[in-house]
Amino acid sequence: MATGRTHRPATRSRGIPEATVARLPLYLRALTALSERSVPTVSSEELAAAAGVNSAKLRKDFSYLGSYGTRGVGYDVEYLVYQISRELGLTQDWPVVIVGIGNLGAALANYGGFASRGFRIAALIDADPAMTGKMVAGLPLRHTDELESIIEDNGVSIGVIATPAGAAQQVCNRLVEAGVTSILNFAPTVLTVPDGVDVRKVDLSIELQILAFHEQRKAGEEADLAQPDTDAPAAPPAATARTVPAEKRRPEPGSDGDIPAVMPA
Amino acid sequence: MATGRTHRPATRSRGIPEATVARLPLYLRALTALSERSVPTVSSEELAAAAGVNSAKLRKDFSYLGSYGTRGVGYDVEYLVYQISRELGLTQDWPVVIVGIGNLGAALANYGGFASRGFRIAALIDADPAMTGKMVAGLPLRHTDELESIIEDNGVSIGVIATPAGAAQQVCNRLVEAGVTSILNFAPTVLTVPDGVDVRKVDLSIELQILAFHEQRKAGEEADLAQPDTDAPAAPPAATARTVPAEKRRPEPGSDGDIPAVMPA
DNA sequence: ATGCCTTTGTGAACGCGTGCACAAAGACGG
DNA sequence: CCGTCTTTGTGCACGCGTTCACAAAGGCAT
Repeated sequence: MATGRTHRPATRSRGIPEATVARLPLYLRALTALSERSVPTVSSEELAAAAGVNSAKLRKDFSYLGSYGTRGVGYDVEYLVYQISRELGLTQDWPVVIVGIGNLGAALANYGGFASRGFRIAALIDADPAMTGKMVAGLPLRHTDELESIIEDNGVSIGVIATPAGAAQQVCNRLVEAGVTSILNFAPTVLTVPDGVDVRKVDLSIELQILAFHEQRKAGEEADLAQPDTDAPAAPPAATARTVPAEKRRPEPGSDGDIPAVMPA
Repeated sequence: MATGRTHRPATRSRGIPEATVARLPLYLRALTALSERSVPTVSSEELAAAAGVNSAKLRKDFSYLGSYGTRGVGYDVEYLVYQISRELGLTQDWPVVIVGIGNLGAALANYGGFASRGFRIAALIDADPAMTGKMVAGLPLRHTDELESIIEDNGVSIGVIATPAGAAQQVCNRLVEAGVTSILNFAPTVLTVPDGVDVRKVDLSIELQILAFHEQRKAGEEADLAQPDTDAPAAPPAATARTVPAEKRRPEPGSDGDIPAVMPA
């Protein structure tokens, strides 16, 4: 899960729980697929299977939007597509700027999933003057100097940050100052924003680290079958064993193998 | 939040809550930054601020790992970096394959955040024969035919899927069949996997849709100040008003504007 | 050695999210 | 018009996660 809202303790906006909102796009995608196959109606069971969730959860989610189903029949696909789209605000056009057109930024610019859902790339912005004017995904790169004017001229309220970590907060500040109130952050940094601004982050390396944890656990469980509690290989911090704070237990290369790959980010 | 574990109801693996695991990489990053600045110790308050979380939450998170702090002083940075790295399994090398080297796959291959944390790209795999052998990020593209042998030869247990949605499930099946037990999915599809396999998904368009929801809500709240309940513009499904299921309430272009951008994905 | 001051570690309460299980609602056939 | 059968919508209970608040622990100065 590369997600995680910043600020606001999962306030249910207008009665719709945050967790439900996060699933609506999932339902929408499944419904859209059904719509293309001209399927007229779906049961909660079918749709839940397609979206990979529990059917009771799905029904409860929809109940927050209203009573859009028909008992004994199911949900009208087209109608539901429209309702969810409207609820998510996809019936209107959202101009978006992408700041930082490196490998990732360029990939985002070329990503079809954005344009196809009512999101329109208003501009691609990069700080490198040498790149200015270059075409990416059919759009000319604009220089960071123009950031404020681009945002104001196009009424942009959503910004995507794909810069290196070091530049992210500065870019963020400028975006917010210029009027952006929603930010999708791909830079591996914690962004600080004023109240009223939503930040969602997508962190590729964090996702892998979480997978690594579970992967290690799986491997560990197998090992435990033969030798339980091989868990404290070289650092059992028995309260009494570490009274020297400055020299505590250093990584101590050995036993567990090599030193962790500690590097920037 | 481009996140979302599939399967398993947030089981706390080995006593460490899933939510805590998801934050450990965040702490690790903050600690690494401190380590580079040669800061010897941090208080939970400082570190929490750097990681963007509540300090009580951070302390509780660390308490699951053990008692690694010193009261009145704080946490030893180096020591904690090591402990978290070990807990996350970053003290070992994880070979990873990336399948689907389009814009996004190439960006991932070039992303430094992977290699720097103990993740080594074992191979880049693409289905297009014309691409085979081409160099990306210093590695030669391999053809999908080699997928199984690559995984077995390198002992790969983590796979990254960056293919189009249509190919994702097939690729997933082959990965799992070949021995991969953790998958990071960038394709906009729900993957079905057997028990014991972890899937995390990163979905760029879903993140934007969630932001759009909140953005719309913000705009709506302002409007409500002048005219409350401008909420049911064209579809108040009063149970009695819609008895014809097949013809229910069509998007009905008008009133709300245009038809939602319903498209593939 | 003693006392003060800082900071950790955690017990307990609260709230959100999930899933079960069922009653109500409606379609459909006779 | 009535009975049956399907599927929704939801009341309820449970469990995870978050947060508060505080006692215990240790450093440090005197």
